[in-house]
Amino acid sequence: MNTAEETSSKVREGEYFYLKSLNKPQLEAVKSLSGPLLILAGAGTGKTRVLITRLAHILVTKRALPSEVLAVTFTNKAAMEMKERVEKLIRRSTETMWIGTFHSLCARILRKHAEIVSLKTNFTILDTDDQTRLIKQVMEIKNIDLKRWPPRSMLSIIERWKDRGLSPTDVRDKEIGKFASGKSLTIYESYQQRLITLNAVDFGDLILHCLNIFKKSKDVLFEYQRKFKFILVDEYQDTNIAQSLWLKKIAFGQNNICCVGDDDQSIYAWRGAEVDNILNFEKDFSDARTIRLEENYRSTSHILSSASGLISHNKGRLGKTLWTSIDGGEKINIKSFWNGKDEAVSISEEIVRLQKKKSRLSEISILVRASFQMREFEERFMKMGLPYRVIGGPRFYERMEIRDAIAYFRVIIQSQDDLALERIINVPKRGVGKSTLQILYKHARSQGVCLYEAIQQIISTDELRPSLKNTLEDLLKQFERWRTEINSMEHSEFCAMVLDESGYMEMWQKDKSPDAEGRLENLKELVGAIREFDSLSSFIEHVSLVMENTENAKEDKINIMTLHSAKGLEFDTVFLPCWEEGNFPNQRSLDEGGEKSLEEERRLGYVGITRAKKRVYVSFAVNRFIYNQLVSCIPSRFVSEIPEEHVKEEESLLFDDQEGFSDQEDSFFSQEENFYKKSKIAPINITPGRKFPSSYKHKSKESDFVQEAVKIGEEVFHDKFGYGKIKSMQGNKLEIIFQTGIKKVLKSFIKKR
DNA sequence: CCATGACGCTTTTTT
DNA sequence: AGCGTCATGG
Repeated sequence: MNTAEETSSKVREGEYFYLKSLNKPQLEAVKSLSGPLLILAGAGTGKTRVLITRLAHILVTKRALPSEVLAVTFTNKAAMEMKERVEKLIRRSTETMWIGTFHSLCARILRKHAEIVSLKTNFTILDTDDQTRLIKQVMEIKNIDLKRWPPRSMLSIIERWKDRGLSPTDVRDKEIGKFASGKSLTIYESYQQRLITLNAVDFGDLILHCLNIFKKSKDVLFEYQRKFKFILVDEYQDTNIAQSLWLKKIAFGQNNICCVGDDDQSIYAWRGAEVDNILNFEKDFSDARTIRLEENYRSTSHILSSASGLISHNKGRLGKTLWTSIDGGEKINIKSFWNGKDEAVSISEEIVRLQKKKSRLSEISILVRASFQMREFEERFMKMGLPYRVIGGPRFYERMEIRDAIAYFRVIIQSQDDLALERIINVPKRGVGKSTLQILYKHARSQGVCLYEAIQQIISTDELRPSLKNTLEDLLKQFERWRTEINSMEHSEFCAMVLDESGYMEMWQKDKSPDAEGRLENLKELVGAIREFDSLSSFIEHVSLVMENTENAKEDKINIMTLHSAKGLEFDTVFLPCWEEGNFPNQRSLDEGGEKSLEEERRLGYVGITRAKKRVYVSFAVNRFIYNQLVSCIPSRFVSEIPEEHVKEEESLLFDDQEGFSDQEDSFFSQEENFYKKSKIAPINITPGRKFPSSYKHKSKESDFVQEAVKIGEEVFHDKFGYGKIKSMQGNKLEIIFQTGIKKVLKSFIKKR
């Protein structure tokens, strides 16, 4: 191919074909190549395009070699997309470029300089499951009541520390907190020690160790500072403190860093992302410039204005004014339902209608707050035979059989991996149960060796009963033999052999449970996947770092996913169901983080709306099954935050269905009261004069509706039924004689004459 | 060591 | 409801 000559000829002619279709700020963002640059890019303003074009421009104009560019993304998907699009644009392989996620790039650096932080280059990257088991072990040793102090919580405390770049020695006393009676820091210390003994790291360590390498060895740091002439960072609003420190260190000197982000789309604060990174960019990097991309090419003006109206309720924004030249279109459809089932039915019917109008299903998406909410839609679509796909469901590599199989490989590659050995030591059953394991671990701890070595030592004694001793001896011999064979054959064949010889395959073949067959299938698929890699260890690295869902997005199916996983995607039609207080905004989120979390929930709503190109449907139900209990709900405050002029409101169900309503009304109101009592947030203000849904749902003190006593026989007014006379009352429930007949109504829906 | 039933918890998620 | 963990008893 003549790609190189072709590109350089373009350069000589000064054509830069790829710059032609950019708008003014985009062009500026691509061409401002010296000094720190923050690109504030609103939803749908072409930020990925700018990033890719910028990268291409740097290379084409020969400002840097491919190996001198560092491009950091947040997800593997984004990294792959960037590689593909850059390759397509400049027709050159991206192989020598450092394009990847924070974690994969750090892993690359860490493998090279592992010894600086007391690791060996073949260290294992633990998954969540391993992490939990490890922290549990540590806590058990320290006699912590695991019921009172859940290991998962401890893990998240550690993760938050790591997110901030804090090693155990950096944690200040006042940060320790009440967890595990103040033992959280010692647990953290022991956990880190155990990781080193296991020659293992967790995800947070990838960044943290890398920071420590830079701290300990200036030479290594200089090497990378010199190497990377240009740094590009995507989704900067999602970076945590450790990651921004990492960037700052590498960028120091050359100072050519360009970060792209949108503070309004920061939705990962709950796992340590720091919105302040983007807010403080100009302070963190001297002489920084900021360019705003504000022309939206994705959505109609109704959609964009709705989203802007919603997000304008947040404080502390950098502020952007998005605009679009795509005029008109449909208003946002807002609809209420009696229950979740009605909602799913109606949405599925609407989808069929759209389908008849030649809409592609793959251009339709249902975005929910929490994944359990997907089920209602899945069931409905299944019933109707509508094809759908769930994005971000359970992952292939998280299945038990796959993890077990990989655990075998991990022990072969790295015998210090106690967690992997522990996982499979009795799978298939070998009669090595909990008590045996305890003996082994006790020995390991007293000798300061890993589990594998402990077994080696213990089987040379008579501590164990003969049958056990023999099984363990056989197992170790097997592992030793596998290690000698690993390089003598094709690696996927080797893996198949291990699974076979270990008896793992046989275990599932003999299993009569209905899912055994599927598991065998998965194992076959695993071997097939391994074949695609150069080596077993590169496969395992892939599994630990990439873990991607191989979805073929090409099939014409409805997309169902959470709001979180929708970021970065776009669809013609977006359904946003389940907009009820407690669910969205999520109550737990609110309880934990108060006002800040409320704003993050609102950003989530903003992300949801801005995914749509043509149509948005927001809906909520009055009743919903939660843990199999029917609960009355009130609509999300976000519903009334969408500006009225961009909304098409469908008639409320509440007014049409008084009969069904009366059964629920007691719980309906106590629910609302409880909600505001529990929530740290005061009831929100309503827009006066707005009939639906705010006027009767989100009553506040300013409301002109009746708050206090009314008498039997008194004449009152109801929005829908007009004037009537109170016949009887029972708590909040009133029976009122209207001209159209006797209705049961909630007191709060009534105005005094 | 393993099977069984009681108990209890249940957001978002990528790496 | 549904799953996972834990304690109990065989």
